Amino acid sequence: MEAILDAAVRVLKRDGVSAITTNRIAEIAGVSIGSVYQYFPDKRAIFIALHRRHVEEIDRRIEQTVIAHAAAPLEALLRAMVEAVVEAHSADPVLHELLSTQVPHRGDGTREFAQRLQGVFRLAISARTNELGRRRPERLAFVLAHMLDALGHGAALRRPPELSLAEAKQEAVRAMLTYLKA
Amino acid sequence: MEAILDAAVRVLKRDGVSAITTNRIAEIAGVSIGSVYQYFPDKRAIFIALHRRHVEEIDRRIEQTVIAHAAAPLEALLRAMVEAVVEAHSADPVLHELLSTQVPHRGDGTREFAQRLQGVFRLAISARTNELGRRRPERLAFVLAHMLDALGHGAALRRPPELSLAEAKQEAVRAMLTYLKA
Amino acid sequence: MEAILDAAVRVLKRDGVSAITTNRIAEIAGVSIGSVYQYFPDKRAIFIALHRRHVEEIDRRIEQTVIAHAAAPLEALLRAMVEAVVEAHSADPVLHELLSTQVPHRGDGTREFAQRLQGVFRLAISARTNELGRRRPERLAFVLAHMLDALGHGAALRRPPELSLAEAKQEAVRAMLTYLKA
Amino acid sequence: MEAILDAAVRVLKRDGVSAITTNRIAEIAGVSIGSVYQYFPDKRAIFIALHRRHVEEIDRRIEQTVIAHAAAPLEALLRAMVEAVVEAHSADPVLHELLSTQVPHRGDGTREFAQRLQGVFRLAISARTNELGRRRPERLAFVLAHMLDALGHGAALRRPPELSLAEAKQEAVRAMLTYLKA
DNA sequence: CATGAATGAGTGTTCATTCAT
DNA sequence: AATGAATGAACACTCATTCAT
Repeated sequence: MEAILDAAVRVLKRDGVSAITTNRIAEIAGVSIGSVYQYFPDKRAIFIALHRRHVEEIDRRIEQTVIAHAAAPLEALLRAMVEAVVEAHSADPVLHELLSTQVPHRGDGTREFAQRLQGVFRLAISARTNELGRRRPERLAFVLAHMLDALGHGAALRRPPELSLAEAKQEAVRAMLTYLKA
Repeated sequence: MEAILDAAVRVLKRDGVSAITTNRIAEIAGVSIGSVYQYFPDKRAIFIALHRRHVEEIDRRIEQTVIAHAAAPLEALLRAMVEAVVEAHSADPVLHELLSTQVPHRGDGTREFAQRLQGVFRLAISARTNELGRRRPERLAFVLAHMLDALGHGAALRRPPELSLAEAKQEAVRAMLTYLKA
Repeated sequence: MEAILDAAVRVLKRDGVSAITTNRIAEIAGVSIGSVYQYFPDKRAIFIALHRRHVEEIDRRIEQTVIAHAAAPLEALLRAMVEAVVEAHSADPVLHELLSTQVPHRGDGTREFAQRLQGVFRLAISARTNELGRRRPERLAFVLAHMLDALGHGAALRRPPELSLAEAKQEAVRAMLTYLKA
Repeated sequence: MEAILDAAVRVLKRDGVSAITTNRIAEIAGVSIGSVYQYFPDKRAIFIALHRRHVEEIDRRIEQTVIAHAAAPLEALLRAMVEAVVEAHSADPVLHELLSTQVPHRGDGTREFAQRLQGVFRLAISARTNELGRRRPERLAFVLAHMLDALGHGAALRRPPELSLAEAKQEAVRAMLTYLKA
């Protein structure tokens, strides 16, 4: 099963979306087409599994980061989360791009990253009521989640040439902190 | 040509991506399949044109907003831009979603929205040096562009149930202003 | 594979070249169109295989004739070869005509019949040096191959009404013998 | 009309048979597709005209040769006819090959060259009864026509490397004369 | 006469899926 | 469980032909 998904990724990266045929995936995976259908009911299921695997990998990193910084000051947490998001997008930017722009998704149960991040932030914020006061947490989470998603993604992949990666990350943290402290 | 693109949109919204066949587009557009191929070399070209049209429509709105507020105070400009982005995403959220998640793109010359926004912001910032000081404009533009993209998109489509649209927009403006004034 | 080629021939003879569509071939062959493409990469490949099969069949007859008359006097050999060529053209004149005038070929590795015959004759001549003398064998082969091809083909298909098949064959042999003995 | 046929030839030679579309012919000819249909009822008609033009050109040469040598000795006539056939095949061997192997024909009223040649030879033979005696002219014509066709064509295009063009032509004449004098 | 946009039947080909072995 | 030959619906695309201008 893992081999099949890996094969799908390999085909995707080597030859593009239009080359992903079930037969080709089977061939690259080194199994028969029949075996592919033993594990996946149809082609969509392969795409969904591909997305889910990718999403779970990223979510795991984020959760670990939050847990690791449960007791840390806010700035450290945010810095770590920016780091995590940038890494996630840097790790395999090509795959990430292809997966989100080329491979039909939605319809898998996966909400978008920014949406999932909001939940994470609500928990992190609730745990820091004394530091942040009793402002509406869903509002903070909404803004922070979107800032983190966009700035992390942007720092990794959409920086202007004059901006170094370190500067972009630093600026992302600064912007989020400024917002929180206002 | 416009009729063909409209037909493609109609098919896309009515029956989903997998229903967009060149023959079906022609049928809905009320032209023969031959005529479709007189104007578009192949199916991909239809998708690219669809994207380009959509992107140009959004860019036009943004530009008009910036021009209309060229002399206005920063807060008014930001408020108007948030409004424009939210509207763009609200106008036809289904089409927008489908276009960016279902229809294979890239390979048209279109950079992502956040990237195009950075350019717009650099101009707007350069024109307000006296108000903003001489801080590095590409850095400000980088952050603002990503905030606007993410928060605008989020306000329209990813709000938590406790947050009204007006509140989300207001908060987006506030966050951007806070960042700028820090 | 053989069934597919047979079907192609059947379609060709029944309905003419323009009726040979891959789907029709599959239908007549009693296999699915998918199976046709499992064995032939594209339509041209079917034509090429058709030609090759036809050519090989004829070449086999010629070779057998030569072998069978390896020790026979020249006249007997020539008589047998005329017979073989006439038969080849008479056996299925329609198919032969269609194959060479209607079905695009060349590009398969097949040289023309007259060219292949030259090789055969060179061998047959080399084996009869004592009977024929040491005249340049490639010159004899050149003339004989072309005479055999043309007169055999002509006897089968282009006889004037006053000339019986037997007479035409007899005259062909006579002409070739006369040339050889001059 | 001539321009259209020329364009067809140009397309044929440049891009092969499968590239000959009526629209392309019109484009290369510099006329509109409508005009093509003003002069030719359909595509087949273009092919037929192409063949007819080619055939008439060759037939004209043969006739001129026969007329020019009406009073000449047999050997001179045969030598001149071999020359004419070789020239016809050498002039534009590519076009000739394509026309006879790639472009569907038959169904135009044109009989094959060897068949048309038989008629020519019958006349030439009848005019030389005193030289040739009263042998059955259709039999002589049958053999000579096929020899001329095959050896002329072969001398131009299917010579073995050891045989020069001059030798091949000389041998063709010799073979025909030998046959006639036997 | 000329034009060329429009037509649409028909073609080659693909590829997700099945199922007997 | 694994195989892979076979399937055939469905698709993108072509191109001979028409006809209003």
